Amino acid sequence: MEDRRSAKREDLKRRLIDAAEKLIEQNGLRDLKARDITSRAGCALGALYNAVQDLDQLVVLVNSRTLARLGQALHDAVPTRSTPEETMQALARAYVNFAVGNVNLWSSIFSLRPPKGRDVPDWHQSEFAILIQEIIKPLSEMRPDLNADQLRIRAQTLFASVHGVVQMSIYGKYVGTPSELLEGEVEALVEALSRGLQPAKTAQDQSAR
Amino acid sequence: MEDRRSAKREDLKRRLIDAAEKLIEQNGLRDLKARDITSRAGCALGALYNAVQDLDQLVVLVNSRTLARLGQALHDAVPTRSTPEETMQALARAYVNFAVGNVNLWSSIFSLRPPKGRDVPDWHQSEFAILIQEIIKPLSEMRPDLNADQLRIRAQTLFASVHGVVQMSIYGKYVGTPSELLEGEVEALVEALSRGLQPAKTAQDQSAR
DNA sequence: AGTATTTTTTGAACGATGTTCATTTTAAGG
DNA sequence: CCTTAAAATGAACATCGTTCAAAAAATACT
Repeated sequence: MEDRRSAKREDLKRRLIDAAEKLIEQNGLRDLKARDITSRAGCALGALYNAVQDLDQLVVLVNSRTLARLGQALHDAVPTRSTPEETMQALARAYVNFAVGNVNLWSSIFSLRPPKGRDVPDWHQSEFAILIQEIIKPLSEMRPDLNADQLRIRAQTLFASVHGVVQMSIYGKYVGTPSELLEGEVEALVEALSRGLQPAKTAQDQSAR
Repeated sequence: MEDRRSAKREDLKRRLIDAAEKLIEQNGLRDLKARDITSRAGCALGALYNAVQDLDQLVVLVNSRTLARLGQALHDAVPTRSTPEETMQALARAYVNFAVGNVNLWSSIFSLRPPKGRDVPDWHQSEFAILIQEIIKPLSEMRPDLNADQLRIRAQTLFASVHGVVQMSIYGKYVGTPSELLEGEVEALVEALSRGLQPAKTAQDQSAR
């Protein structure tokens, strides 16, 4: 009868994550309030701080969920048999679709600024590897000259470039691609990258020496 | 003797912007407090709300300054005579250097999330055009087939991709390029983009139809 | 079953923060 | 010098995240 307590404890935690997730999805991370969460989860204000360390950690738990969903979407997008370029294009398309379809939750993943002293927990940081996991295989086919470390770094760079275009487009009409052109611009970006990434005989890759 | 008042008024406003700029530079946007600003500017708390509408607008004024400095740095980075690729590389290098050398102020430019109803003023939004201004000329030499609108859009995409890599690298060890490799990765990215961007006879650009 | 002990839940209270506003102080005009 | 308008002030307010002593609930023990 001891697990009765821990069951209730985990149930409350789940309800809090559910509530926070729903509220972020609806109103964005910026307007997330502790009182709204506990109200929706059906518990007292203080209960939040029994279940989790603080609001930031609760957001981390929500982001962890979103990251898992995003990872699944990327994994599912990989075609069974196709050229590296086609795989890259499919991954980029899936990323754009997920971001557009989950703006607030997706944005929350990258909006977490831990206060001064503290830091995002290691277990969560390592979850971000899922974002580049699927890129490595097609990239290694395009660049058989790179070793594992170089491939990981280059994959991070490729992801970040696509991510930057999506982010600029979605939030901020600043210098962002108009949303109706986003898909096409990302496609053009990935195509240019794919073409330019192929090792040429005349120009060797300078950064991968 | 009427301009005596408006002179004092503008002097206070300048002191407030100076103070906010310094504080953002030192501690980042997240830890910017109204009381710290007025204390440093040498005025009462309420004076801030006489000089500017609210804290957000003060941050906009700081960001406007930073954007101007960044624009100047980009402008100065353009070589007098060189290939389009070299110009692109020079611009990307300048962007990386500015971001690394002004992390908090640079980050503040892109961290402004206006609360629910309100929006970033138009005059400030248009200032962001300075980020892609210098890219258009070299890009037009690489892609003479694109018209003005297409060039602007494509330049935005190119900027956003480099920006994404820099952002991921600087803040968040998530999936970011290690800082010591940042310059090299951006160089590789721009090189790949430059090579891939050149119109080929076999594959026409699909998004610029 | 009844009692003691431990754990959980609660919500009032606290400190920090952005913003407002009645009051005071300063400057301009006649 | 006096009147009047503008600006500066900082106490007060509302809204946050977070804490904590007290109450309630669950578990363990005899």
